[in-house]
Amino acid sequence: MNYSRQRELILKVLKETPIHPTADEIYSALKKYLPNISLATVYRNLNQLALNGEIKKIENLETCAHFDHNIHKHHHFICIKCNKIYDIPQEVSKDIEKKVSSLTGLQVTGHNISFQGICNACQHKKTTL
Amino acid sequence: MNYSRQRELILKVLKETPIHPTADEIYSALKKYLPNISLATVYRNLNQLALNGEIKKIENLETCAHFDHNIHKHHHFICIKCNKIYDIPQEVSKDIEKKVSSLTGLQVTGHNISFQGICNACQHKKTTL
DNA sequence: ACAATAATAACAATCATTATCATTTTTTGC
DNA sequence: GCAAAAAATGATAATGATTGTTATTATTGT
Repeated sequence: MNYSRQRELILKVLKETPIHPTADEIYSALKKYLPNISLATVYRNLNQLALNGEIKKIENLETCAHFDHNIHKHHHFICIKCNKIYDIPQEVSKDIEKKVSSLTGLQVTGHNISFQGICNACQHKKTTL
Repeated sequence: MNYSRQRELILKVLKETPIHPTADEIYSALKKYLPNISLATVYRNLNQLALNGEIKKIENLETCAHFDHNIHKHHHFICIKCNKIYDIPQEVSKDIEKKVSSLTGLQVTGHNISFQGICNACQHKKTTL
């Protein structure tokens, strides 16, 4: 990665804000200093910085919503090989909301966990297709 | 909610599949029975059914990616009032991956938790604006 | 059977994000 | 310091998931 003024400023803006801005928020903040910057440049650099491990991209693996006939609370596991979603009983995280509350003072009304990994089917698949 | 053939079939398809399909996957499956069904109808019904509590919509509260200069592992808390994102130390969920592994046999390589609730600032705000 | 109401299909519109590509900036070897 | 090579940029088109619009069709209570 070579130097670029826009990348330097993107990093600066991100490091100076306590919130976790979206690409668009960074873009807006940058316009003061670089009125001609393109939103695509912001996206490009954020993705590159994240790939490089210099920043972290917070997103969910699921690119679109999924629907579930199981309406009792539970968590999900997404297989990184086949992308299938499996149910995880929510008992694995009981008490976690209380833990967060007492640690932070935040009023926690819910949580959900997505686990990633390799499902049983994919574990047993031959690696060579 | 009145009866409709398409809604009935949407529910049927959803109840019969063990995976957690996307709207588009349900749409494709339905085309066999209702060749003229519209994708918008599938979306509309899934959302209504989810509002009614008959099914569950799995999605994340964050509609778009956020970027974080804090690259050590941690979880996030999103305030349902102001939408701000706060960091939660990941120690609150240590051992949870092992728990899931031994319970299910899945090979868990990671997890992330998003907590929802009301942040300290919003807790102290007057409810009447 | 019929008017009132709700749901539909088709398609335009939106939002976040990525791809394309000609132009500009940065690096590098001399 | 300077020209060629490599990388990054800005403008904009394209994409994918989802929602809005509207004229048409189905459902319901009477």
